Amino acid sequence: MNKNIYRSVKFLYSNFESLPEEKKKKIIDVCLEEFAENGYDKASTNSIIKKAGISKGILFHYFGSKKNLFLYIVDHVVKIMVDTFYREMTKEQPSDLFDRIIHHSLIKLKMAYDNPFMYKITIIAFKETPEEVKEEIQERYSKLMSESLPIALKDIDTSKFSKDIEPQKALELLVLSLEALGNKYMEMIKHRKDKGLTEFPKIIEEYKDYLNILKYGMYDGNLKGEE
Amino acid sequence: MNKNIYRSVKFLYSNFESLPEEKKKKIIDVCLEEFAENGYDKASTNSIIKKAGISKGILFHYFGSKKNLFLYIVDHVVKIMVDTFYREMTKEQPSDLFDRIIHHSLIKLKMAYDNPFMYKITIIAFKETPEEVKEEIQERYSKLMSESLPIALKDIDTSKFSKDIEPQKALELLVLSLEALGNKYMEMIKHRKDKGLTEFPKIIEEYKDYLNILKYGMYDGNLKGEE
Amino acid sequence: MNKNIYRSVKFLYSNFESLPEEKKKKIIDVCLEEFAENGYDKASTNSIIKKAGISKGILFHYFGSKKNLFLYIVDHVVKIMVDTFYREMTKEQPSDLFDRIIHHSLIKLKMAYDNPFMYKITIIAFKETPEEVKEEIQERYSKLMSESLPIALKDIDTSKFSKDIEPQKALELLVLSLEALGNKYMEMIKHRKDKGLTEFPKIIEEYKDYLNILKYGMYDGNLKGEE
Amino acid sequence: MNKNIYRSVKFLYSNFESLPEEKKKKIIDVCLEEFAENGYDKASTNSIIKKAGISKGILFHYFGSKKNLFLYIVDHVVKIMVDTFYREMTKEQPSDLFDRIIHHSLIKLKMAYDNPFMYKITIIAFKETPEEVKEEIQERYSKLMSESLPIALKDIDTSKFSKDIEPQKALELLVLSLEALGNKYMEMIKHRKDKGLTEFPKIIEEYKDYLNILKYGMYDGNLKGEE
DNA sequence: GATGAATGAGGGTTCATTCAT
DNA sequence: AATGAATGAACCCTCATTCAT
Repeated sequence: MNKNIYRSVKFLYSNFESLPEEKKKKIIDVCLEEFAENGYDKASTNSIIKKAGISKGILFHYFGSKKNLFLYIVDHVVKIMVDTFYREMTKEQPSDLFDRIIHHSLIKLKMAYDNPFMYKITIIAFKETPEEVKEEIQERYSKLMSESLPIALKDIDTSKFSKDIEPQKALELLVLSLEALGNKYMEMIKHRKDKGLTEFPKIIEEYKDYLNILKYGMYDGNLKGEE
Repeated sequence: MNKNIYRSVKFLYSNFESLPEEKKKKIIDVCLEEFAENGYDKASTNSIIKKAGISKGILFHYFGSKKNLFLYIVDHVVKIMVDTFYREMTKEQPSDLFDRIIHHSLIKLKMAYDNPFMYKITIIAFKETPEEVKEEIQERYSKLMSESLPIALKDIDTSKFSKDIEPQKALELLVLSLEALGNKYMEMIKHRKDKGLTEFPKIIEEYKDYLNILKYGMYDGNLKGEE
Repeated sequence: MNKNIYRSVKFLYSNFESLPEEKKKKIIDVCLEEFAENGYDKASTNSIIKKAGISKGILFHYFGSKKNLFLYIVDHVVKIMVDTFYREMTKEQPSDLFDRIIHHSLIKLKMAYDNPFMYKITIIAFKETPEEVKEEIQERYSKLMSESLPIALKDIDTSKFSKDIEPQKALELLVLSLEALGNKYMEMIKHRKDKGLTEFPKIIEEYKDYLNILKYGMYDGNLKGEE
Repeated sequence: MNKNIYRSVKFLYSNFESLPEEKKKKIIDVCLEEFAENGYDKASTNSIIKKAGISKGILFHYFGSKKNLFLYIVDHVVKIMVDTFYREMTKEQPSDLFDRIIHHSLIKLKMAYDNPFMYKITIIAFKETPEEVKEEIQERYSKLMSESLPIALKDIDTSKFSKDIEPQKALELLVLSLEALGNKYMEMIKHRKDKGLTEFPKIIEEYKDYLNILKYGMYDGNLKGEE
């Protein structure tokens, strides 16, 4: 307790941060796997130290507690994913609403495809938040979470929405559907059920088919029946 | 291990099944609550026996293991929810595709609203499946899960779908979106965030708004702009 | 946490209390020794279960926590010592102040001599109270502790004190000195340094010599120089 | 182990002793506080190095082990307290027995009042001796402890003791009582229970009242009733 | 059938001490 | 001399499961 308070004043995780990159990576990778596959509660620090080839003591020397370890991993994952997302997003920013949203979704899907453990950890941290870390997660990420939608959809031109549709509700529905679609693909990727679809280009292709259905209905970017 | 194999040959759960209805109900209700509120791993058999007022030994005499207890509860929930679903569904079966889907969705939403513990347990069992029971859940329910969509949407008249849309994909997307929408409402109900929406009629009203947006786009049941 | 709260509502320690006397005695004796020799913090539950020949689980099934185990042991010790004290005290209650105090002191000394572990545990619990149990000890025993002196010295005839002496201060000094004297003997008994004095009668004899010195000075029960 | 043996042949603590005075003082002060407030077992080397601003390695380079560190601190405390005691004692050495004893006691009380950490450490080392250092403490200090009484009371004129009293026993009792009284005051100072008594002069005043009661009884320095 | 005492591997965490740098 | 990363045994405690009664 006291130690944790003290550490957080100084610089939490500084012991770990100053490690050689290779060693840090090994430990982080092991933790990613352990938390992603078992969730927070069932993840075992014993399992982590064995897989990482380090001692019990040093793990707690680095992170102080299992909770802090998890929060560090979450921070790490969020940082990478947010960085990647913005880097990819700024490469090309379609002006049309639907194209932009499609672009966002594909970036997210690609990141999840490339880093399934990281993706799973965001799910664990933000959708299935363990009671023990709920408070800290909310403290750190409430801003990020509440901002993510507005940022992505800020300054959107809603004039092209079909008349008779409330743009705000349509957007909500759209985001919700995209998320559900994304989750479906993640499940497929994870379980490799549909062997023919595990190659990313094919996934994207199908994904776009679905997006077009939504686009078609809500949106007058293209007149109905003309596409 | 051996005992479980033996039991499954004989008739698993027969000890429990032959209990007086009232006692069974008490135990099942307690388990519903315990698993729904804590998930599989953190659910405690100790907590269950205390709340149910039974002994440690008898619980394991009835169910053999925590895993079997959970599977029994899942079976129980699925049975009730499927029964209810079909009973409600056959009461009134709109001929129009969208009306029928709306009808289905509302039945599901109503069931979730009326039995939040049961709903949560289906989520735990099928969406957040604990590693320990994954195999058994898949064995039992893969058929049900793969069948549920075709069954519900069997013999659908797809002629009214907008041309240029693959009906199968549109249906999949529709189901996915409805599910996501349903989850959103369940979360709201659970957290009572939006105080004004916890009355079921209001939920339905808003839900229908979203459905209409989807309907509007995909579907020529009503001509665009005419509704 | 929850469990402890629950247990305390039901009947804390009931699991243990209903054990056969012989088994209870074995466990209590082991705990007495462990806590007396190591104090609260360094006492090891591992050591206790090994010496008592029981499992980790059952110890915590009985007592819930190390803290509760310690408090149980303290309660046990206090109960026995208070019972013994009052039983011995009521056998014979000298009317003269000094004789009564001497009588009290000898009873205490005898109890400590007969039950050195119990004596040590009262020291640990009340004089060297470990931080972790301080609150509970004070809750339970503040009444006992604040009453013990007044009870013993209640209704004392202070008329025989030498004039020029404040009776209250003299009594305080007397009690303080007797306690210090008692501690000295306890140390001797514990270390068996003075081999010739470990037999109780000899201890009593010497003890009385000291008491007489105090009596002589403060007290006109016997006129100075007359005894 | 080997290193300790080697070091003790060479000169234990020589690394530390050759440090600049200021640095030594800082470390010693931190240790005094840590051991005084937490006792031997709960004192933390981690806490010490942080408060002293030194590294883990260097602490063990200086002292070899926590045990040796404690023994060094005890040596340091004893040296200072004995020096101070003799310096104060030789300033003024009342010829009358009681006055001399009172003088001694007041010096002790003053030292404890001025250096509460040092006082607490003597208590920890000599009254609550931790098992781990018991042997060493006894080796080093048995001589000091057994000598302290005879030295202090050497060549005392016992002629003034009341007849009928064994002078040696009276002296022992006196010393014991004074110590108990001293402890009582130390507790009061520590807890500031009696707000009005925390100023040293008031403490002394009351302390003398008690001494007079003892003096009155044992001693014919003043005839009974004449004072 | 019914009880609950008993098990023990595993959980997260601490800490004096060592040693490569 | 000086650092602090690293060790690992020991700490208290939990829990699904078993079994004698």
